[in-house]
Amino acid sequence: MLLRQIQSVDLRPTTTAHLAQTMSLLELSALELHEKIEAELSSNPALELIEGRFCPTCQRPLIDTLHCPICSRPINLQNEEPIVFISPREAINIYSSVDEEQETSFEETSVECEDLPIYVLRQIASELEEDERPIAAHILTSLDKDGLLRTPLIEIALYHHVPLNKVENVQKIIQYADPIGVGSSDPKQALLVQLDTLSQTRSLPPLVKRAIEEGWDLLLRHQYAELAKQLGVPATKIKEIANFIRQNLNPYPARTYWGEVHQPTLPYREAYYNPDVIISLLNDDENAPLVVEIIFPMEGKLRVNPLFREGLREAPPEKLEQWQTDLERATLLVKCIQQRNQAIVRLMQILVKRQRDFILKGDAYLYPLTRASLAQELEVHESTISRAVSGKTAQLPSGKIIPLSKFFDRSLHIRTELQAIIANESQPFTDMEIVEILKARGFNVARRTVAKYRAMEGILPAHVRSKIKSQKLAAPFA
DNA sequence: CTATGGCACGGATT
DNA sequence: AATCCGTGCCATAG
Repeated sequence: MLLRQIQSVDLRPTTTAHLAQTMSLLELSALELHEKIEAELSSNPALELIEGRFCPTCQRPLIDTLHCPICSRPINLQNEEPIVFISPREAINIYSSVDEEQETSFEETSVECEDLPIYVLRQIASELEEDERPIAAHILTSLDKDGLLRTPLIEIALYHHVPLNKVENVQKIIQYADPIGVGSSDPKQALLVQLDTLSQTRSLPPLVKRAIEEGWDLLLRHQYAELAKQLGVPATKIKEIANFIRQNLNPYPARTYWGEVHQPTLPYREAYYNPDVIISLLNDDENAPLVVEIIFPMEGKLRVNPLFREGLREAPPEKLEQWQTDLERATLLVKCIQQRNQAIVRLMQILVKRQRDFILKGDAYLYPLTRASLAQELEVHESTISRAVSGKTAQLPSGKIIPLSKFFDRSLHIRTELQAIIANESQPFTDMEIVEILKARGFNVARRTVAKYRAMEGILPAHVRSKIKSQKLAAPFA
């Protein structure tokens, strides 16, 4: 609805207050916006949230249907998270056609998007006994798209005719691999594993563990007061704990952009499993348009309460002023949110068009873009783009969630090329040699830069690599 | 003597 | 105005 209204609303900023608020809203992620709206909702009677779910296309209320009766577009209701808010009319337009300039600069270097099971298996392969491998494979292929194992362990044990604790062992090994907590049986377990690894590198606030173990259900429902009573601590403490969990742990291991091994224990931000934008492939067809869905953090419609507007006429004189400012605030907020969303829509339109290959095929195809160039194209100020990009994340069709800023990475394509070179080397290349290889492939970078990229990717220097290699060859005797 | 990492500078980006 | 990034120079480890 918001976006439909947008078309009829005059979007030009009218006041400086308007302008300022639009700017500040623009940098908020969906989650932060959620908080903002909630705060406003509870303090401003002129603002109203109509509960319920609405078809993103035609805006009619949806009752228990998974498909909108009018447009028959499937609605994703499978989890309890804030419903997807989009305007498909816009969204369908936000696509990138396959054609445009077909300038495939480098030949079939098809660096495939590695999938999660393989990625994990690689890490743990060496830790597994021969007979554990099929079990690991079984677990990894049964993961859901959040990286959790919904199949009961006992089932797997029976299937392979092994004792339950054997399966448990394998699960444990998997859980400590890169998207830490992957392969857990539920979010709670995943959190505990992450907590455990985190505790090895730094101290944790007290009670976190107990809070998760004993009060997970309460935490889920944000019933902090209840949990506080149960653990016998003040509610503020519980809030702190909840915050800590939000910022450092991730109940859905696979939703993070796994594959960045640099710092496996880096803090998760909540945004990394709650994207602001979801990009998916219409009908799963290779050549189909990409659909972009902009997440609106609340379920329902946000609007200025029409009754309040009417009631204003009969307002008691002493309240009149207050009510008027309330109304103004509410109108302003709604307007600004519309603008925010509209700005993001415009940004994504261009972004998806430019980075289609990257979105579908992976890191190697990232086209180096600058915020400045996009700003020029969209005819907005550079800072507008910066704000729109900062702190937000997008979910790709592959399921990975990445920060929007990755779309503007200047060197990612070279770094993936570098990874490929080193992965395929028969004998370790020195940085200087890599410079030559890259130059031959059309990337002109200095030797010093290669060294930096190597460090970024966590690849060791050539002489160390050769040492490791010879050790590995000698390993069978050890 | 060669391959790398550290520091710092300047230009680009935000 | 502040920050990030690529690069050159130099020290150091091997």
